[in-house]
Amino acid sequence: MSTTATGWPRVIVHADMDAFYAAVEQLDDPSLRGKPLLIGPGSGRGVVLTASYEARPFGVGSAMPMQRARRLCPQALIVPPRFDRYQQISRIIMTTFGEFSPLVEPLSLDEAFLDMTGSERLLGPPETIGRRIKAAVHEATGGLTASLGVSGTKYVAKVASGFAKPDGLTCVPPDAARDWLAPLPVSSLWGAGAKTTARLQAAGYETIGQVAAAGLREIERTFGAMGRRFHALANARDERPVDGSHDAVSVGSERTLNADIHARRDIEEQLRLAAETVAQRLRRRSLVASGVRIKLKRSDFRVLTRQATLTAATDVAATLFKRADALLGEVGDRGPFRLVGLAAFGLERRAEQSQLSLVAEDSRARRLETALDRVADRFGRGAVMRATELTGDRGLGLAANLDFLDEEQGGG
DNA sequence: TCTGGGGTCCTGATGCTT
DNA sequence: TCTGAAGCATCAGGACCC
Repeated sequence: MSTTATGWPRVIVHADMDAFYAAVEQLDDPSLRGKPLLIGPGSGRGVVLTASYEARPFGVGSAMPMQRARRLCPQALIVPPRFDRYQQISRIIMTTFGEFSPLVEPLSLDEAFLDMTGSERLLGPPETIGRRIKAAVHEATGGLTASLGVSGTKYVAKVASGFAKPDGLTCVPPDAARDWLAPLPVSSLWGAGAKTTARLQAAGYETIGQVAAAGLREIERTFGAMGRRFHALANARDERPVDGSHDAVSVGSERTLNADIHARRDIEEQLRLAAETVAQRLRRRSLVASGVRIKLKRSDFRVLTRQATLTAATDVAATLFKRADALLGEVGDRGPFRLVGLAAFGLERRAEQSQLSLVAEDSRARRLETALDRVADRFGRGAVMRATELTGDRGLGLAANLDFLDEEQGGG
């Protein structure tokens, strides 16, 4: 599709890396190149995170249960994910995007929006800008490819980036966007997943063009605020700016267990592990949380959540766990559960002043967690549970845990 | 067939305050 | 003092995205 440099109110780029995790593995290990690859857990209950393009003709795709994927493509090599490495490459990619625009909004490790409005004079027409970004990413990463969509709104740019994968570039001039969207299925609407797509189809909408042509009142009556949004998107109206300053709303950690659990002690242990992970992530990002939410998924896949606010914002695992454990006590359901998770919400930056005053407290908290880790390494998680039961308060917890450690070492 | 983990956003219910 | 409405905050659950 041809484009012109003039007449675009905004130039929005959506960049999406192709089969990102699989591509990184193939980049790092040349023996994997050209082979069907599944990124995901090699054992246990899990799904495919990414399938390489060589595996996709076998009908394998993201989010498919690994067991099924292995049946469909038995020759595929299964590689466990290395998130640290993906994050490393992601930083290189985002830095490369940042060289093109100060307005970069990452959506995940492997995709982002760029607002390129006003850069045509320097970089050329939108299509040329797209080609330049693709080439820069390819060079910076040592060979990874990205697919790009370029248009006047986030939504159309996003749909366009998925239009010619892999290694694609699709430019949709804003004045052609409505017609370009029209033949696409309603499942391409942002926010329409399986359930909503089925509802839209049941209401007689098969294509985006049909949604665009529908009366706003009519679609709003059936689908509420969501209908209003669909109507705007279908008509290529999307005023959302590229927001490079977006802060996280919550930080969580959850784990699907290899076998279901129902003993309170086992659930507590999972909550404690999750609390430690979440607290670490909060501290790394200089955040504190004023609320805790627990999530339990029953073996029948019913999800239970409970949340509570904290008396003071924190980044300390023991405090998160304590509140989470109280919430667990409020859940009448005893499982069995296949997943246990914990999330912290109500996030805010740790203020500079309180950061200073928290140094001592933080160091104590870290020593407590180090002590807990030492106890766990030496005596197992059961000992950690017992050690914590000895204490209710974090300060006491440190002393009690260290005493406990000394006592055990002295006695054993 | 057998369903992840990280998130965000929306909706309806409920409870509190004015 | 009681009651109902309105506004708001919080909570639980659901749907969605990558």
